[in-house]
Amino acid sequence: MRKISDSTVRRLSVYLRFLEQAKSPTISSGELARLGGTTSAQVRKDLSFFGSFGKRGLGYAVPELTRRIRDILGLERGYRVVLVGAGRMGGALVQYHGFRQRGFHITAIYDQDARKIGSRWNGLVVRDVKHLESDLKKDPSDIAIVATPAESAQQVVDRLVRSGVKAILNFAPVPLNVPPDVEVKTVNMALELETLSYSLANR
Amino acid sequence: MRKISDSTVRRLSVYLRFLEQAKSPTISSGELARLGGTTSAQVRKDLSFFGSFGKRGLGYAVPELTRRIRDILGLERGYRVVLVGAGRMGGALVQYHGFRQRGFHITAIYDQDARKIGSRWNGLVVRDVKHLESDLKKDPSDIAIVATPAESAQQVVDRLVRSGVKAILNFAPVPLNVPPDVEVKTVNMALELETLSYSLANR
DNA sequence: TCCGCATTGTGAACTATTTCACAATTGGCG
DNA sequence: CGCCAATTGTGAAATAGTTCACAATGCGGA
Ligand SMILES: NC(=O)c1ccc[n+]([C@@H]2O[C@H](COP(=O)([O-])OP(=O)(O)OC[C@H]3O[C@@H](n4cnc5c(N)ncnc54)[C@H](O)[C@@H]3O)[C@@H](O)[C@H]2O)c1
Ligand SMILES: NC(=O)c1ccc[n+]([C@@H]2O[C@H](COP(=O)([O-])OP(=O)(O)OC[C@H]3O[C@@H](n4cnc5c(N)ncnc54)[C@H](O)[C@@H]3O)[C@@H](O)[C@H]2O)c1
Repeated sequence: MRKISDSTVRRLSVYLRFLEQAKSPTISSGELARLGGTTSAQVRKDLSFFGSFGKRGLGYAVPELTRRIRDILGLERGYRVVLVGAGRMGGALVQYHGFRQRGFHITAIYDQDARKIGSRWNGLVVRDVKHLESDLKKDPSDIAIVATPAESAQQVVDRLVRSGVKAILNFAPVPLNVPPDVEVKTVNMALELETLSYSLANR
Repeated sequence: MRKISDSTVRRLSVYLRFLEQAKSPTISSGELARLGGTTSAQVRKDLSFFGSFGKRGLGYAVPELTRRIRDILGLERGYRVVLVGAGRMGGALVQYHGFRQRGFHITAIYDQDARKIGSRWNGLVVRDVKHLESDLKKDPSDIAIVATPAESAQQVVDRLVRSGVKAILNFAPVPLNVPPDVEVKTVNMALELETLSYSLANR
């Protein structure tokens, strides 16, 4: 498959959100663009990398385009997701319905702290992180969320990678080293605030 | 000032993190690149937009470069930050020390829910969001964090903008409309998971 | 059936970002 | 003091991403 830019994939995800909320049976690239904060040419170009899904003069059939984008993004299958780090961020994430709605199911939670192990979180019992490898051997997951302190993040990631996890959403504010067949996205909120600071400082 | 790309600003923020942890008195572009996951040419180009801070043959003096980048990013001043939405995400954010460490001080928390108003969070009393405008008139803030449900996010943002807030970190998974002099960064975690899904589906 | 309008799909042009490559320095050492 | 090794700063080249512009439809109505 031709190399698709990250920005295109992110926009597809944005379009998908609006398609799922659309009430009319068809939608034009212009309308999707307006909703998603881009241009109609961009919408059409993004889609054109994957095929031609529209009808000239009419636009796109909402149900079909929705299905196509879900398919492109690999959302038709569901994902089992394990969470490591049952702290404040982990707690917010576990209760967040937005993930489940989109097919990402948190199926296990791990922590190191004896006070947390055994407690019940949103129907799941927090397990000792020492069982991470053996649990993943029995019930593999493709995706893991890392919400441990920065100091332990790399070590946790190494264990996840050894256990066959192929994609990691990382909340610790450190870049992580992984082999090339593993994908990592780091959400770094302090960094986002710093870009806001930059824009305040330079106007 | 010449237009600087978002990716350059984000990398500066990453370099800054490593500079703050560096133990040697000087550092080369190659070393910063290795730590930050980029190339030495990229590091030098990023810095060159703002001046020339290094010594040929030697590298960069850590304390000076640290100061320069903090200055470029506008981090030398501190920021007052208001948080709207005292839910699970808001709770995690209020307790997060990473923001304060970098000069972002949450100074007020607002919610709509009578059960939350008046409760004490990390030393701050949650206030009724109806006081938002009057409070901001007395004590202006440049930055706000929005952690309300998606449905109320735009409405909250409109009120923040009218009260003079110039930068917003948004956790609701919706694009927000703001005037051109206001900067918004949206952190969309479900979207990050979807890009991971895409990479799993296409290998 | 045929016309006119709306809108797609897509090369080509343009703009932005990254990488290359090398002259210019700096400091250390013989 | 002069040479060597290291490393910066930066134009120029290469790559990547966005916007333009228009021919190619498809549909609804006369
Ligand atoms: N709280 C926030 O709003 C926020 C914001 C941005 C980033 N973060 C980042 O997210 C991460 C988690 O933050 P938090 O506020 O939830 O911290 P926290 O201290 O509340 O939670 C971290 C949890 O990880 C557990 N842990 C530590 N080492 C572990 C290991 N090796 N294996 C398994 N579990 C382990 C701890 O026992 C704790 O329960 C941190 O890296 C933080 O920098 C948090
Ligand atoms: N919890 C997570 O892990 C998570 C992850 C990703 C995104 N988000 C997003 O972050 C936002 C907050 O999520 P949450 O899980 O904390 O939700 P939550 O329901 O726990 O909290 C939302 C809070 O906002 C308050 N609120 C509602 N309308 C308001 C208004 N007009 N003014 C002031 N306060 C108002 C509610 O009373 C509630 O306390 C949502 O948009 C959600 O999609 C959350």
